[in-house]
Amino acid sequence: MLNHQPTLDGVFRALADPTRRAMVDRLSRAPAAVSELAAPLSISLAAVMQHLQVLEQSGLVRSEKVGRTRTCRVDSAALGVAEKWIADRRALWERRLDRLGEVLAETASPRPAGRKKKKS
Amino acid sequence: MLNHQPTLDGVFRALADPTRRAMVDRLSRAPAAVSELAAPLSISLAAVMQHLQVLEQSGLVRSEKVGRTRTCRVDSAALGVAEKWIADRRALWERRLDRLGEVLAETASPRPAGRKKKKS
DNA sequence: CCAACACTTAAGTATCTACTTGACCGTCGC
DNA sequence: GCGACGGTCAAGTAGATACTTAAGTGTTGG
Repeated sequence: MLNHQPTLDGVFRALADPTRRAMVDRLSRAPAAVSELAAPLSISLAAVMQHLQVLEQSGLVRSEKVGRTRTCRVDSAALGVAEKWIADRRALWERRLDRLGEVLAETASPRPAGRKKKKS
Repeated sequence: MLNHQPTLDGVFRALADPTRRAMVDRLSRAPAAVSELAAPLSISLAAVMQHLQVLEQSGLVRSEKVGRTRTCRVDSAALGVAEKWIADRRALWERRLDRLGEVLAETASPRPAGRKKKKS
């Protein structure tokens, strides 16, 4: 269970479940004990623990036990890993659309049309 | 198969698989046919089709068939939905840390200790 | 001390997932 | 026309997932 470095596989899989997203949402507002996390969810405490384990292994959540209560908090670094992957692919795609736009604007100019929207 | 409005569940689940991420990555560089998508992957074409279906239902990818080839492209809107959810939770968490920082800075002042790193 | 509390572990189960193979269908090029 | 191409459909399977219940373990308050 010392497997806390975030991987894309782990983070996305963890976020794919609505219960786990609810838990992350709750924890992104403030740290909470396991039973606090479980309170609004209509599943057994054991099930919440299993979700928590998934979240911890993905690196999205860290927790520590003091006395008999375990306090959980989000680790935003893992969120960042997922966010970055998405942003990168999106940038790639949109950059490509831009280039495509340029090419279209050029190939349209053999006969320079009147309505050309050029910025530079 | 007309179920193309992106949901968090669908998008995150789709991105949780490395094969599907590879497909999205490939498509974020340029549109491609199904067999082009399949070429670098060591799985059957039928399996690629099944992944493609998941990607389409999640809204991450659109495709259209012309003649006998189906051309696939990314729809960045779905990526945006996932990106936004993550960014929102992260903002929530970091905003909270800021507030916490302020409070700590304040409650630390009753007895101004020697080694205090104060900026303002 | 002891009962309530806050988990923790183990085992079992129904459903889902990521594949496979093999048959099939429409389209393109010669 | 007909064979190869590009894709589609259907069925089956091994392993993962999201739970459940039931029986623990260690902690705390009275």
